[in-house]
Amino acid sequence: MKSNSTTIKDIAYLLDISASTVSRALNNHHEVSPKTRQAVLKAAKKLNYQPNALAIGLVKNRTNTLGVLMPDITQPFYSSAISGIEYVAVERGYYVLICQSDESYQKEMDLVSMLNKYRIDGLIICPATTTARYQHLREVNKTTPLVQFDRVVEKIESHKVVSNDYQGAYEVVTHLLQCGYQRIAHIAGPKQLSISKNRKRGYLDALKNARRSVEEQYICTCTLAQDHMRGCTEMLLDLPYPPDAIFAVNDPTALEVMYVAKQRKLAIPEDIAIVGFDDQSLTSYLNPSLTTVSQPSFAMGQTAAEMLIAQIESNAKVLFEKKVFNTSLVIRDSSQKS
Amino acid sequence: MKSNSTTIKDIAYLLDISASTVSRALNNHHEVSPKTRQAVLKAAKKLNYQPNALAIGLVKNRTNTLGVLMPDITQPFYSSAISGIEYVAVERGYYVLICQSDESYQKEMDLVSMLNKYRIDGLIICPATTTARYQHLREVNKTTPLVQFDRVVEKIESHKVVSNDYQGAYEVVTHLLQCGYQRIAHIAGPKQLSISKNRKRGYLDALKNARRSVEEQYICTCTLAQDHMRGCTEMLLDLPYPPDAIFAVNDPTALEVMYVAKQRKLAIPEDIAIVGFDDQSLTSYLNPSLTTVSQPSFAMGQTAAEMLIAQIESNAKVLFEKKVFNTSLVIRDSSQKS
DNA sequence: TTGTAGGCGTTATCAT
DNA sequence: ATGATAACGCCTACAA
Repeated sequence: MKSNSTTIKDIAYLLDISASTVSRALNNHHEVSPKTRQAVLKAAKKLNYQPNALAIGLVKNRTNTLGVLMPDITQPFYSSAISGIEYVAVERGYYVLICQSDESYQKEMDLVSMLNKYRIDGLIICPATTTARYQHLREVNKTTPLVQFDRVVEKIESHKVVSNDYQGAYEVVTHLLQCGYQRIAHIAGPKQLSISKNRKRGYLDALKNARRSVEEQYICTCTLAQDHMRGCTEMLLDLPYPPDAIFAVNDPTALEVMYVAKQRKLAIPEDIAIVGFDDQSLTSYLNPSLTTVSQPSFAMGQTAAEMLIAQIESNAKVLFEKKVFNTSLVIRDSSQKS
Repeated sequence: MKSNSTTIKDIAYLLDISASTVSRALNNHHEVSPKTRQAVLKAAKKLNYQPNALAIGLVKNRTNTLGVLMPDITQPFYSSAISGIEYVAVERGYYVLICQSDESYQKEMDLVSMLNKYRIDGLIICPATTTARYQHLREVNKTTPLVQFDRVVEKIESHKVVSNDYQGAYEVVTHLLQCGYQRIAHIAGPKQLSISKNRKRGYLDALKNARRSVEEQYICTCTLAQDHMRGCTEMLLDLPYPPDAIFAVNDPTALEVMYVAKQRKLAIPEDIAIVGFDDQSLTSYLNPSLTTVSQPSFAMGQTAAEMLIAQIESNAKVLFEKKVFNTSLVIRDSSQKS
């Protein structure tokens, strides 16, 4: 079935020259006569020659391939980041293998292992929510250039690309306070995620700096499973003094908050303000449109790919960098008391 | 950097046996003593041995890898299909390489070529909107099992997985007629796409069978570029007798229709009904929520993967099948005159 | 049961 | 400028 692919040997045989010459001609080695080069290229086209990437990877110990492992490629933040990665990769002559962990620790480990078997030249990874142990990352990091993306493990030394979650959250809360909201709740993400920690810290500091008290009952930690998003929302709304604003750790959660609030016939933003984080594409179409925090996901992906390729192609010891991208608050109808 | 990976030779050396024995032990060949097998497995674990997929692929001429090429992985229909593909692939011991063409013909060809270089065992592809020539598919189809997904080229002989676009569209129009809409417009997709043709055919037949006249002015063909979606909508709404219902070829287009309609302060569904196709996840959150046609994308992905793997693993000549999945109309607020 | 040898397709190092 | 040879890591007849 797959046997009819032509190799450099076929070309060599056809032209009655050696395989090495064919190889050189194909790779633009300077030490080959223009005449034979022409002949080789012509024959290659005629025989529809396709180089075997496996063989090349084997001998060169380089595959020109980047692995990308994201929790969920359907989320616009990640898919947009992937586009950014691809953009740079293609430009620089690299292939991209995309995988998704579905937020599963086990799947994440399996995929890291499979990418490793394929001898990718580098890996960009955003760990799953359920990932709390990082041995697999440490292991990969020993042998393969690694860029941690969005959700990062500080202790693991590698390039890191994140957005300024702290600042973004801080601005959200400040905005809500300015709008006159009094009881601002926060649905936080899983504790082990860096983004959860930083967004929560921004929330707390904004309250403190405004000399507001922080009430534990208004903070709930969500697994980010859809059921639990709703559960958290209901818990908050069932409090004796329910919050009049909810800042959700991300847009999918904010959508669930909105869903529950609508079911309860709460007016948004009059009875309750809702704010998300990510700026997913459809959030502006919602009714009311969702206030959220926009992250430069495409640029973040580009930067991750650039850092990774730079590390791959560098012979010197690299100094690991952490690039922090600024976010911007997008104020829409879900948080504007009129 | 990547040189410290252990090979079967290292294991062989450590145990003072031959590499072939190590290979056999690792691959559960029956002709190897339990004792050596144990020793090999133990050494492999100790040395953190990872088989080199490139080398295996080279010698076996099989990579256990499926290529998946979709126009846009951010669209829920495709990402959900990909999940279905992955589900089956993992179960059957295959890897999945995901690529997106960004609806670009050139990128599609480049990616097909790169997947080919990697000697994937099979390919599931949904061509880009801009793809009007299919030589690259024919070429791949000669040497690699191929499944055409969603958008298919009938003339190319291979397995095909599609949904019943005709029926879906037919039901949409029938529903709109029952609701009393009189001037039902259709924003169709690019002419070369099978889904465009079939949905348009469903639209036309539903009108004809209801003895309604078909007016060309109510049909416009869209490139599916965002600008053009809006342009088409505006053209329709600017007609002397504008439509009172618009059936868009897919959900992203329906969203743009909704956007323009809202800008013009049209009441939905009173002034105008809007219906999409795909059932993207957020469409139920919109206001008004969007009537659309749901497709079993996950199951379609599963089926595509199953057909592909069956073909890969079959020695006999395969009889190509076309699996058509039924759709279901999801009636929401954007089409319900009260 | 185990070892030897050859080969998968390509590149790199020597010669020539 | 070109050719022969070895090597990349692994598998698989064949031989022992």
